[in-house]
Amino acid sequence: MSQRIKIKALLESEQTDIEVLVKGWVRTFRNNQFIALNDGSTNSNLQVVVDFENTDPALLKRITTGAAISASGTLVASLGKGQKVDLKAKVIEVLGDCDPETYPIQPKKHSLEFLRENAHLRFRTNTFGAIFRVRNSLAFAIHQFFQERGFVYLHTPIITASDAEGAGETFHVTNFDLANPPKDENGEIDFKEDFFGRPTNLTVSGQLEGELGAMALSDIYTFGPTFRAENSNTTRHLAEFWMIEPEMAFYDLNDNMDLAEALLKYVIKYALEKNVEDIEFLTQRLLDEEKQKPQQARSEMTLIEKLQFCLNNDFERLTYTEAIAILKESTPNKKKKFQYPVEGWGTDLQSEHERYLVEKHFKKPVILTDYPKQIKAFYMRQNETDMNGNETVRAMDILFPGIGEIVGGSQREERLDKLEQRMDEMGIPKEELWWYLDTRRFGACPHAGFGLGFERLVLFVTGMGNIRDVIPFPRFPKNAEF
RNA sequence: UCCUGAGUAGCUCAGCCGGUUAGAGCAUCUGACUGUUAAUCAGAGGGUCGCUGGUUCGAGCCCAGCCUCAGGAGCCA
Repeated sequence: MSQRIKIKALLESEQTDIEVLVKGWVRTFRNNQFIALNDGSTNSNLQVVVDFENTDPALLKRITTGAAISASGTLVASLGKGQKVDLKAKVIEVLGDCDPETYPIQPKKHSLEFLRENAHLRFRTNTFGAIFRVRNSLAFAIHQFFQERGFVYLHTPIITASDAEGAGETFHVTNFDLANPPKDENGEIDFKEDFFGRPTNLTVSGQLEGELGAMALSDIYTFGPTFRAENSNTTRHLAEFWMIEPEMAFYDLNDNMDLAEALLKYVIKYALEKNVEDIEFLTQRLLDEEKQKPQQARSEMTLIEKLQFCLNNDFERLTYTEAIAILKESTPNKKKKFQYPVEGWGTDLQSEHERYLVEKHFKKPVILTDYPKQIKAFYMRQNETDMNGNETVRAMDILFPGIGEIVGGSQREERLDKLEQRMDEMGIPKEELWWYLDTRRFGACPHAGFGLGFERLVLFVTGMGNIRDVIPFPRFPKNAEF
């Protein structure tokens, strides 16, 4: 009985009349008698019943919302309706007091905005407990998926000298005294004097290094933080986010799409099975939230139904060119409802267009392929010019309802001459990427890969609306408090 | 970065056409009750009205600038 048992295990055991010891944090203390105790192992609380008539009133006063306590006693069938079992406490000890006057988390509904400002304490709410348990499961499932398939988990560098695809502002990494950096004869900052002897930044993607690994290990994946210094203020962007980037030798674009779709289904299924209670709770949370909205704005499916739908249906695959044709003929386009009317071939799709395709037209995840080459990165494999003279690349984006782009990938350009030509056209410095080009010089082969935004996945599976609520300590413009 | 909206008690909000002592619910505290489930009932405390400046006899309310937050857009994952 001296061994502490987690509440999840206790509630699952369905045993009664056993002596147990539990430890956790008080959610509410009702009637001077009933403690709702949570230890984070599950969404459910354990009801601890206090014999208040035989308990020191000074101790009762210290049982407040947020206090850490240990309780031991007998697990018995509950007399109440809300739960199957109670812990009839014999001994209660307050391990850490919690002053209710100053403790920010009150036993009442809080807005997500308020909890975001109290990110250090929001783990103690049902919603965030559920979110971070689901996040954990998804992370584990991703590793399991790749490990089962013989992929090598490759750690690509956090500090790099390149900014991968010229995509996005980078965070600079320097050891200089910013008030007084060394200057060269031209008055420019002299990075030769800096720690790495050159300008460096936090990585925006591990892809290029990932390709190097794939050119020997065959199948690799990365799973780590990436950084973008974009001044993005949206519900879908973070300055620091986690990305999964598999890279596979001898894969073409179809293999790539198959893998991405299998991965997404695998990890969603895993979370659905592993986090039943959490996802049920989040489903209910979403239903309650949507009750505030007008009928029209409510979703047709509940969260669980949405996730199951995603598992049971093939993602719709079509080319950019086909998508443009659908959009051109779409009702909103003809009625001029789009803010950006769809006219010609060659421009990038706006979020309203992606949303139309995913949420209105196909009503399921969509994989768009073969984008115009001028709107995509230099390393994507070039297609033959088609009969209309359109130049495309072997790119694919997976679009999810409510999220937009969750995966972006491509078959890579393995032909050195084509790659160099494209780099010249786009002004990518070949000298700096000599090591990348070496893979095309020595034993090049067809290969492909993609990037999956981890927080966007968590967003989808939890049904949350803001990406800042699915990462423990979000980094975004003007905020790095915790 | 752009557009729109917001910032008033610990939290969520109300506050009329600029007018005298700024309100409610929840939370908290005190008491009652004691098998409760967001417990209930009674009472109490709690405010630099985001910041700076301006207009006015008088500003929570009007004006300007700034800060922060939310939603949307762009960029993207």
